[in-house]
Amino acid sequence: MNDEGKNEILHLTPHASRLTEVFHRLAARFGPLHWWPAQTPFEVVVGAILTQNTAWRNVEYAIANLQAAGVLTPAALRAIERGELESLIRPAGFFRQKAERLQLFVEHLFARHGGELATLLAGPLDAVRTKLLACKGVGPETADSILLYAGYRPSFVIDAYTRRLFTRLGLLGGDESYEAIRALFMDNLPHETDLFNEYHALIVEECKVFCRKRTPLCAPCPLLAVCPYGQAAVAA
DNA sequence: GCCCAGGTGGGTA
DNA sequence: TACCCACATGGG
Repeated sequence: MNDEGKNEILHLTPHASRLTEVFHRLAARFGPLHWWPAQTPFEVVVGAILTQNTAWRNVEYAIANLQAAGVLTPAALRAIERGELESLIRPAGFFRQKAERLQLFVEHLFARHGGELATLLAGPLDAVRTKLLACKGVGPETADSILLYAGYRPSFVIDAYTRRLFTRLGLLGGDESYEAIRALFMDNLPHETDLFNEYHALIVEECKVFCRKRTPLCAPCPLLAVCPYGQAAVAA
């Protein structure tokens, strides 16, 4: 091994070991979580768009409406009237925007991929990610959620929970870009779909239970031993 | 009443 | 590039 290689490993190892330790602590407490909560890959896509800046509970109401109306397929979602779709997804909020985004997505699916999600999601990861990002209404988090949970591709998902948790843990400053945070995980963890799937789900669970935006319950948190924020909060 | 929730796109300086 | 804002409902 040359010196450059050694330096790279020395540089990466502290991040890699901390990310791995956090994963194991969360997995020991909460796992396995078996995400994403959906029946089909297409339902993952719908959920990923509906949950944009929205509590998952409200997405569940909307998904249930779509299920009851029998429109949780690309063809049915393409055929339904815009106003009808808006009514069905109203509980998820931003319903006009999201109705447009859902129908733009399925239009793209039929125009370029024969209406087959699996066709869209096949091919090199970066190329598929670029195609997803080209869809209006699909930003980086939505694209990575679709890749990981609908396509079973190892693309790490960054969300508000990830940013909050790893900022408190001291691994982030809090103002890094989406791509920079994603790179922290992608560059320091093995690219395994099952690992990325479970890790993101564990981050969400940890933040729902302990790492709240306000009044975090630090004392029983499984990350207390590795969290400077939590130790300070408990000491105070 | 008020804050918050698993973002994204468009406009402005 | 870096902010600022609209988008909207339901729960604590």
